[in-house]
Amino acid sequence: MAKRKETSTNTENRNYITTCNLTYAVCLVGGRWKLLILCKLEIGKLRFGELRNQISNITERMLTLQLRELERDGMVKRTVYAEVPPRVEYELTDISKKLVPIWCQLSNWGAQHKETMLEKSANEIESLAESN
Amino acid sequence: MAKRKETSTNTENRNYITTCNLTYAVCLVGGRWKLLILCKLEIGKLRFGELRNQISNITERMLTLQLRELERDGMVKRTVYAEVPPRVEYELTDISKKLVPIWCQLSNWGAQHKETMLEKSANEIESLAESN
DNA sequence: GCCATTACTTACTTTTTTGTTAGTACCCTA
DNA sequence: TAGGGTACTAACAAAAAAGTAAGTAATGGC
Repeated sequence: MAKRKETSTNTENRNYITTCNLTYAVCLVGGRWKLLILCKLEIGKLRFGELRNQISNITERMLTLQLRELERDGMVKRTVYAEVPPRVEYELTDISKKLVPIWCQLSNWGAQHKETMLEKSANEIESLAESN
Repeated sequence: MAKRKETSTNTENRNYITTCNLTYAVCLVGGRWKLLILCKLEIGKLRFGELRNQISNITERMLTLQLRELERDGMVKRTVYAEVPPRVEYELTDISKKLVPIWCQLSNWGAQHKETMLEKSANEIESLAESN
């Protein structure tokens, strides 16, 4: 998020893993708040303050950081209006819009996974009860 | 990766963001090496040592940690054979197999994104040259 | 008895990410 | 001239993730 040591094994490994396009794709949205931000923008343009209000737990600092990275990576477009008080709008780019249908599928899968895990833990509790 | 403070804002926020099914889904595969591991297992069962050899930069510690988390989250199945030297096999579960088609799409998107970024930086260099 | 093999642990350090707090610039309005 | 609104930034602290190095257990073969 901040600057990185360019020589660490950590950085080397980051480069290594992103040669895989799938890992690369997931890394782009891997920051804690990024997908939440992108989901909000899916509906339309939003101002900085609107995003902040819609994602209740995020701090201004984190919102800024994540937006900056998303902008750098071509995932959002930032438009500054020369007004006072300032107005800045964020929106999805063409490339990030292409992800929308994939997000839907992933989201469905996530819901499925949650159910699976609930069943799993229910089973475990049951078999624990039986063994007593 | 290791234990977490259960009361930190960090942990609270993690809980908050994973109420979004999409974020939840991505978090499940968010560990640095997880997608690489899952991709290898897509083809079939693999032993611990085979995984290690196929992912050249990973350490045994990281492989173990990532596999443990994947197992905990129902993403891989671990089978231990009571032999000496030990033999342990890993494979995808039903729920993680359902992700395979989504991975393909994401991977294609990742490749597209890489191209887009290459063009983008080429343009920037060009306009930089022009302005001189 | 000693070594090799396999799949890990353990203790520790480094790096990265996330969160806290307190600012800033700008102009408009009261 | 004081205060308000907006979109940030800076300096710092805490937490989490990733990496390093050196073990361990079990047993079959020499």
